[in-house]
Amino acid sequence: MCEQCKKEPFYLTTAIAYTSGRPHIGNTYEIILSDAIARYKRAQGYDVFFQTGTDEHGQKIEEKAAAEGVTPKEFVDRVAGMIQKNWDLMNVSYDKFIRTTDTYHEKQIQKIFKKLYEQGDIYKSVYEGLYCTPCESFWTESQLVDGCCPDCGRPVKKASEEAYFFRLSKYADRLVEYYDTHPTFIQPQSRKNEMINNFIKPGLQDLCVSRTSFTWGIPVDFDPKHVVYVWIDALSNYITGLGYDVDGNHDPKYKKYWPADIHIIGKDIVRFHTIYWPIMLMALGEPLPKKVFGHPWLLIGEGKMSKSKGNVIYAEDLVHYFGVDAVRYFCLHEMPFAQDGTITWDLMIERINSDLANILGNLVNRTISMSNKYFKGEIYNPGVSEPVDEELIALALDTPKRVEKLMEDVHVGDALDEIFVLLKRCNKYIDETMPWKLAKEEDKKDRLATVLYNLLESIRFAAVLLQSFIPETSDKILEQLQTRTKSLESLETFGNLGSQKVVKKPTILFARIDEKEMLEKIHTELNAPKEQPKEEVKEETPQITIDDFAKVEMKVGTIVSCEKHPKADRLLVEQIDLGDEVRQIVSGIAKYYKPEDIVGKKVIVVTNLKPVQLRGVESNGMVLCALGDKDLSLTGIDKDLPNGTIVR
RNA sequence: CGCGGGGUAGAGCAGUUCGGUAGCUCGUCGGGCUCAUAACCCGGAGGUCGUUGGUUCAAAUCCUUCCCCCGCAACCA
Repeated sequence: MCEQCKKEPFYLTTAIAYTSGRPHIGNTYEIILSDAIARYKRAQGYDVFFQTGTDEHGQKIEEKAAAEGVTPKEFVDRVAGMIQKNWDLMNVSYDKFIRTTDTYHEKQIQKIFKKLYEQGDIYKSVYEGLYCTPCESFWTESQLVDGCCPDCGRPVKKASEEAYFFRLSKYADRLVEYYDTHPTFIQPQSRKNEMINNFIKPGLQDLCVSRTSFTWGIPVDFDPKHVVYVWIDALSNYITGLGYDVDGNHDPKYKKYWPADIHIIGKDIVRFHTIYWPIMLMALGEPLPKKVFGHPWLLIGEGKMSKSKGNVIYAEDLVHYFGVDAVRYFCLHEMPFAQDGTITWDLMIERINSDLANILGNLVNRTISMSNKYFKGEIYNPGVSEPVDEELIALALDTPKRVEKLMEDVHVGDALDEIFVLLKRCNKYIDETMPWKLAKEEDKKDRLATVLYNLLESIRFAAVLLQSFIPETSDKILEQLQTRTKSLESLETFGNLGSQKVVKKPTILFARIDEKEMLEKIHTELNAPKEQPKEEVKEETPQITIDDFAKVEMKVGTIVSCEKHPKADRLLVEQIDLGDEVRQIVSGIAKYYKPEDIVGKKVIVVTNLKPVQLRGVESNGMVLCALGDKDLSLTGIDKDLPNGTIVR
């Protein structure tokens, strides 16, 4: 409890976004989800601290920056700016935006690393592995193909590299005990079983926590050849952002908010947050977070647009066409609790039209209109009730409770749904009471006033609850009602809407969208080449000389037989007749062709490639294919030339 | 048998914990209403709940066989 504000603290975080490129709607989803929870908790009276930010180190960024000819810092500054701008665009109410390149963070990471080293949780060792010198890569036993490098097929040799390791196994028992005593720690539950069965039961491997293979990271101060690898660097943001200090000189914020009430993360990084992170905290002697929610993904569906454009959808584009709240609504609503959701342009339009325009927008519009028409906008309730009213009022009173329960369990989409159940009930209530009929009879005037009051009050209920999800729209509705009564407490009884006037003319909250027209517009505009100038063009194929090309020998061949690779899903094994010989070639085309479909086809084969073993089967050449985003085609010749004919 | 998720009306999903008349949204067809953004309200059609066998008075739900799809992993010469 906070001494000054008398509120219960609530600390929530998102994963920090990796600054390797422009965030798409799938990345944006997480922050919208978190924002809805943060806003709801604030409305409930919690003293909320909502932290998000960016993860800015690593090899990938070092490489990308080099490719663009800028320093890593310049690169991440640009991308972090882009991400923060995106969050702001979505109207996200974060309290803190941390960057792992912030000085205070880097300093603490060095201290954390040192402390863990000094107390023996981190130890220096050698990373022993099988090394392929030409490829400059380490491989594990299981990655090898017939004992050779899976990249080049050459033999590997044992080699070692210095690295620091975190002793995870030491804490495994305590971790399992924490799971057992905190049954809701991992959400959804199914992920908990996954963690235990896949990682803990087989025995936790010590974690490699430093690298020498790149330099864009936080240096280990007592051994500067090494940089701290992502786990310690990124995960610690949750405490360094609050002003945690290894020596105990914490910022008051840390004392107030830690441990986190909930970490909201993608389902792909549950492992890091429910195994590595708790163990790190145990090693530091700090309390563990209360809940980790691994949310599902928002997938980009097989839209019609994907053929001509890489089917990536960006929040900025969605906002441009539909507005912030429509995008927030869609993301929150379309995502089930434990299963991936889908976003496409037409689904988006469908939701806007049916939910936001028809059910919500039209309801507000027709109610305000009637209020003006029949009572010049004056709100009052003479209390002429009828039995029909009871169901509406009961539902209105129940909705906040249902929302509360669902929000407690992080079922945000379902909570939002409950509000729309109330709105639909309002529309039905209008039909049941038929205000336009009451208006024709002078002696029903008071009854009519009560009906409209019930409607306006119910709409206020919905609007107050919508504050956490679609804040701008909620404000617009409350403004049209001209009310300042917007606390959750005001929903504990029905009838708190005052007797002021509603606004004279209702404004359209969400205009209906002509689906066909809009899709066409989006299609043409987003396909315009101006939209994606640099990112795609970057990969330039270097020019080669005719001599380079002449090194490749290609011949016409006929596939005489073909079968599935016994040990690899994506591979087919073909026997190809090249005139003077029949060769075995393995191709990664199983996704696109069935073995029986390609027997008899004439294809072009690269015949002087070095033979390799692919999952134990020799491949002696390569079949040329045209590879698109979504499909692949064998290439052939359009006249019937004999097998063995040279291609050039 | 690498790990995991899923298969319920034309589309998208809920229901499966703890068996008991199969539900929601969109679409479609018909009706109602006219306050409203061609909106809103009511009703109909449409499903052997992937498959096999079992437990049970009763199975979408529990056990079992197999098939298919999607991630991850592996792999794409």
